Amino acid sequence: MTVRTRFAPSPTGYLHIGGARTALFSWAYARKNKGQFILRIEDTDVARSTPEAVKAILDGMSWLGLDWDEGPFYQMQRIDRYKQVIQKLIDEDKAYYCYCSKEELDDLRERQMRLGLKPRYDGRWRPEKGKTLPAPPSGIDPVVRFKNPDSGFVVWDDLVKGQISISNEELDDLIIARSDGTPTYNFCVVVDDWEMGITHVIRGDDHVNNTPRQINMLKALDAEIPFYAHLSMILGSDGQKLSKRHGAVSVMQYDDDGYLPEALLNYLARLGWSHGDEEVFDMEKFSHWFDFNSITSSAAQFNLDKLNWLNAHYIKHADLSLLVSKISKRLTSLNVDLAQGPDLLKVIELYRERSNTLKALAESIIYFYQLPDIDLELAGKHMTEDVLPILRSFTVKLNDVEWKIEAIHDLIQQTVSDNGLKFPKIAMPLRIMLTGGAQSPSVDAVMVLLGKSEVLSRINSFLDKIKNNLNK
RNA sequence: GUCCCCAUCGUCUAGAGGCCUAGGACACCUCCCUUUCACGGAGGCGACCGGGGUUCGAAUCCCCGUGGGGACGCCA
Repeated sequence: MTVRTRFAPSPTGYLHIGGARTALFSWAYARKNKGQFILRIEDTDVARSTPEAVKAILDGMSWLGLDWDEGPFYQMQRIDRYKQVIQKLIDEDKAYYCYCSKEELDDLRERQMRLGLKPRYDGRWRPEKGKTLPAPPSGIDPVVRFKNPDSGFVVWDDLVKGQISISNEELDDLIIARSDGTPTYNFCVVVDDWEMGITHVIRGDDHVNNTPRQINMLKALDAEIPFYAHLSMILGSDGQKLSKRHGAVSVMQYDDDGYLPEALLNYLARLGWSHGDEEVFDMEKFSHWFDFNSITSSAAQFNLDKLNWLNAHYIKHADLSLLVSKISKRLTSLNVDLAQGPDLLKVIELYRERSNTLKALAESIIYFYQLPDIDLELAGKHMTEDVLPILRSFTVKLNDVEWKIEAIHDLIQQTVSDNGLKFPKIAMPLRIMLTGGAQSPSVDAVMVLLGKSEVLSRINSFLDKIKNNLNK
C-alpha cells in the first residue's frame, strides 16, 4: 500500500502554528514511507473563504518548505462530483431531504439543552418504514441529510489516541448539502479522502467527533476506511487555547520576527512528538524518525524560549551567505545604507552567536553603518576624569598602529599597564564611543571592522564634545 | 448539560511492571572562561493530580474522583 496523506486547510485565515504542525506531520509521514502528500483547499464555506487566505496558506507552506506531490485541489471545483454522490445516496435511500427551517432547529436544540440532552436532529423528516412524513412545505429549499445508522457503535483504532468507540445513538443525521445545494465539509472530506485514495488522515483532534460520522458515510459509499491520527492541540504559552484573538499568529509572522523556517519546523516537530532525547534535528532526520507511536496524546503548550534557543542554534550554523542576504534585506528596509560600513558578511560572522533572531541580529549591527546614539549616562560612568587624558593619548597612538586585532589589543594592553589599570578601563569607554552601548564583541575586533578612519572620527568627535561641555 | 479525549519538573518531553534514588532539553540559579554582553563548559534547583485496587513489585495496568481540553452548526 502506498501511503497517501493530505493537509486540508480551509482558507478562512492564514496558516498558523497548529495547522503548520499538522501539515508537517502529514508531510513527514508521506516522506518517510515514500508516499504522496496531497494539498487540498477546503473552500466550501463560500462566505468565509478568501483568495487571500489561500495565498497566505500557500506562502506559509512554501516558506516552511513543505512541498506537496499533488494539488492544491480546490473543493469548489469538485462541486459537481459531490452533487452526483449526494444524488446517489438519495437514490439508494441513504440520504433524504429535510425541510426544517433554521428557526425550527434552533428551537429544537434549545429545548434539548434545557432537558440536559445532547442537542441533535430528531429525524422528523427521516423516511422510515411505516412512518408517514409530513407534506413538504412549499417555498422551502430542503437540505439533504445523511441517514446515519441509529444503533451500534463506530469503533476505530486511532493512531495517536488508541481505540475510540462512539455509539451511533450519539450521532444524528447530519446535513450533507445546504439548502442552496452546496455540499458541506463533512461530506466533501469523505468523498475526497475516498477518491483521492488517502490512506492516513492526520488532523487536529477537534475532528475526533466528526470521525464516526465520516466512517459511517464511507461505509455507505462502500469505500475503504483510512487510518486516522488525531493530533492534540497546541495551546498558547499561557495554557489557553489559541485563537485569532489570542496568540494564533501566521507562520509568516515568524518570518517577519526573524525566525528561520528550520528552527520553527524543528520546534514544531518536538511539540507533541519525540525521539528519545533528540532535540535538534533537520527535516530529513525527522521524516526518517517520524512515527505515530511517539506522538503524545496530550495537549502541548507553546514555549517561545525554546523556539528562541533553537533559532539561535540555527542562526549559529546557517550558511553565512544566506544570513547575509536575509540581514541585508532587513537593514535595507530599515533605511540602513550598507555602503556606509564594513562588509556585512564579516560583521555577521562576528555577531551571529549573539542573537536569538535575525531581527535582533540586524538591529544589533546597525551602528556599523550609521552613528549610534550614545548612552550618556553610561558614558559618564566609564569616562571618568582620570581616564580621559589616558584616552586622549591612546587615541593619538592609535593613529599609528597596525590595523589588526592583535596590534590594537596590544596597544590597549600596554596603555592600561603603563597606567596601572585593568583592560576594561579603556575598553569600556571605547566600546561606548564606538557602539553607543556597553555590550559588544571584543572591542578590538569591533574596531578592526569599523575601520581606522571611522574609529578615529567617532572617538575624536565624542572626546571633543566632552571637552566643549567641560569648557561651558 | 451530553458525549469524547487528556493528565511526569514552570514549559516540551523520556518512560511499554522491576533498568527510576524518575532521564534529557528550554527557562532559572551558581561557578568557570573572559575585555563588557553573549557564546561555550561544569554544576544546581525542580515533577509521576488524588484515592482505591491488581501484583512479590506500579510513573507504567484497572476503577473512582478531581482538574484540563474538545465536540455537540445549512463552519471547517
